[in-house]
Amino acid sequence: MKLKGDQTTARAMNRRLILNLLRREGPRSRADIATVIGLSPAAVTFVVADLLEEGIVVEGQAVPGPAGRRPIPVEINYQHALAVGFKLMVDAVECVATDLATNPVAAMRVRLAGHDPDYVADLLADIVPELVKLAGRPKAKLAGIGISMPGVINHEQTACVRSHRFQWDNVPLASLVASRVHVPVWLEDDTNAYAIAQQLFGLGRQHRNMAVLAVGVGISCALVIDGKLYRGANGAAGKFGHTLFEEDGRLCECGKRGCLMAYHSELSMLRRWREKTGRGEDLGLQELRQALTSGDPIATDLVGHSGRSIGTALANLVNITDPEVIVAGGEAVSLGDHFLTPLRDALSARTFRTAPPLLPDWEDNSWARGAAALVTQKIFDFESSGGATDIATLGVRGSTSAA
Amino acid sequence: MKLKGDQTTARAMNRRLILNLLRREGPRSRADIATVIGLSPAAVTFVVADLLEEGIVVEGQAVPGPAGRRPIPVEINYQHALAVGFKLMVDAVECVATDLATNPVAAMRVRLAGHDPDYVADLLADIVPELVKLAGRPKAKLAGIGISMPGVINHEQTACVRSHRFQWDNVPLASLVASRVHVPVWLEDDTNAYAIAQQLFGLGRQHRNMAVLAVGVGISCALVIDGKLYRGANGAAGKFGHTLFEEDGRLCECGKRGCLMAYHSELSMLRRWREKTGRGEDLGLQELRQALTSGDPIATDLVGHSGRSIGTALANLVNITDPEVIVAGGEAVSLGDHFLTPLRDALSARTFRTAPPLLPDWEDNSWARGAAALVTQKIFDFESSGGATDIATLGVRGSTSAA
DNA sequence: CAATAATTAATTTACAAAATTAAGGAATGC
DNA sequence: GCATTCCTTAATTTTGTAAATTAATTATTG
Repeated sequence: MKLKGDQTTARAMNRRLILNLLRREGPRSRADIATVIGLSPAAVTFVVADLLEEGIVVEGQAVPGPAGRRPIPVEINYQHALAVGFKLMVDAVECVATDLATNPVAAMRVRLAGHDPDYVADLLADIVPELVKLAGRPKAKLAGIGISMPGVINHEQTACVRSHRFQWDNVPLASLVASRVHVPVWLEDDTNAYAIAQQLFGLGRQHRNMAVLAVGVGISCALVIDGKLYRGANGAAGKFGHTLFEEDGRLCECGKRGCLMAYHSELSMLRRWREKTGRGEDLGLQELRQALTSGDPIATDLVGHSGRSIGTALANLVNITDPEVIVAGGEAVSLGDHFLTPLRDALSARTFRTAPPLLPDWEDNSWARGAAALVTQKIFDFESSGGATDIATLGVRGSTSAA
Repeated sequence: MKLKGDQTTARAMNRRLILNLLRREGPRSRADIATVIGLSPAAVTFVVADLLEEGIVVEGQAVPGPAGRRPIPVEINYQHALAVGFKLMVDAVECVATDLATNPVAAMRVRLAGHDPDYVADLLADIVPELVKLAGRPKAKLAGIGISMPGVINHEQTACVRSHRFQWDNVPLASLVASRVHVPVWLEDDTNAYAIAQQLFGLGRQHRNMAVLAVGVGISCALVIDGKLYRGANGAAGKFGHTLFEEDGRLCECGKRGCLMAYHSELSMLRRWREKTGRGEDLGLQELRQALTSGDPIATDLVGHSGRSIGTALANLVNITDPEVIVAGGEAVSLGDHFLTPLRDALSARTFRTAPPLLPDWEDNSWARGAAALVTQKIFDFESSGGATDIATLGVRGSTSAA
């Protein structure tokens, strides 16, 4: 929806500008903020006073300068509230409680015994108080819950329109959970959520245009354009893994044939490795990594081939979308240069102009943080309309209507 | 740049909302405008009063209703000013003067004898008064000049960063022309300009997310996201024609090998047709169309193959960007269903979800209109910062700084 | 068929929100 | 003390909203 312009919107815009400046660049004095944003000092004082009262920012210690009154650094109080994030996988759920900078303060992993929506909602709702207790921050309130899963999510970020891996059609999971735990709940595709986290507090922190490549169970991408996640007209953007790799090839989970992810996802690499070596279930990612470090030619060749194939397909994406940087995540990144070097080579050989830098994300809790980022994101982007209740707790004021 | 929020911005936002409503939906009464946008009637009165005074909108004839005071329709006065558009091709320039709805009121075509920047700038500058005279609207002022060309254009829309077809590197063509004719001048990639025109007054008028496919001398695409042209981090988005089609294949104008456009652009189709038939220069687009209508199997097969190939590549684009609609333009569209049906078939066979509708644009002056749309666009999008002088003539007020 | 009521459109007026400008208080080094 | 820089306060301006008012037109009625 297009925003109309009134005083409230103006205030919300400035509020967002200030919060994002502090997020990107760390503590800043009011005077600094005023000059960087181009706002009058008085206006900054007013907005900062609001933020201070709400507890979203705090004043730091004034540091000595050359002369004159010392500037008081203002910084975001990331401890002000907690966010809960759930990353749904086919047979397990990664659960975290984080501060507002998506730093985990509590984590657990539970088995997912089935995919019945009500069962899942019950399970998640039960975990929330446990996580909050585990976090041990009795003063911090719960800002909301973010859930990430593989699939197409509706524009309101409340329901899963379609997920092949969960066999879901139009499951309003966020609403189901929100009716059990009475805080805002948002749902998002896992790669999208990951991209949001990377843009807010990860490798894309300084960039307003970025692409995210995720190679794990599947292959997927996400686009951040002008600092905002691009979801496509139907929330179905980023289905990069379903790029055609081989005409009439192997059957993919999506029902089509020859998709890239049917050949070169981490899962597919392992499958092909097992086929080639003739060995069975005992070969996992761990073993593949070992084989690579010990110079096993079959493994090296196979992983290199996948890197090149993904890099080639990625070049097309780069030619079309021209991102500033590419952040790479997912299990396959742990295969290191055996995977990334062929990927980068294929990429730069095929891009129309110089290929953007590809930044691998080595952290292994990034994905759960992504789910929590769905909550913290709402603080920094006033345009996102609420999928759930009680937006005021997030410090988002006016100009949007909560459902 | 990110906009700060003050009263001026608020007014500019509402102004844009009203103008875009009138553009999309035609004449509307003030009362209608207020309810649709959610603004108070008073606010609408104020903004409309401004617009009336500037001459950008005019009041129409009140039409009888069921009861009560008759609403006065307010509509955009597209005759208020003229826009000049130049479409630069390798050996010719398509020139138009249009009203503010990009409807041509004068047109000509001149030969381009060379690619020296100053020669081109002189040539264009000389044509401007001729076109304006030819338009025969002594009262309408010249709002600006738009120039479209194949290549990568800088963010300010003033200079060509790189064009293979023109052999240009960092040529500030817009500035060169602006220093000769003292009106605002904007430069843009030809497919991007075409996309802007289609979104404002063409087939994409009702859509905020669309993709444009252009198949002519080259193959290219453009993306409109949230009502705004997406240019990429370096203005190099949309290089769809340089998607890999055949590993180590035919040399492309970009210096790489095997690009899609080296095989399936209109130009390449003609080349392949000549090769297959063994006939020479006398075979043009006209002849190919005739061969198709007369059922020539070689031509049908060749064009169908190109359609399928482009459709397959386009499916990847759709899977990644999920547009609402696809508008297809360029010379190849004139090949009709022989080209479009295989394209659509390949597209829907390979898209992850249902393929978006593909709307062919049959008009042959759309491209020149695209250049002129670079000017009219500034009226409807206040965020675009000016590349040149005298933005006030366009009715764009405040909140942006003209260079 | 004129007079009046009802209805809808547009404008005016009073008020509120928020940014700016300008002036002044606060803190600090010299 | 004094210059300097940071922050705040007060007055002013812009602009939107709400509510009352004026305007224009149709419907109703004696």
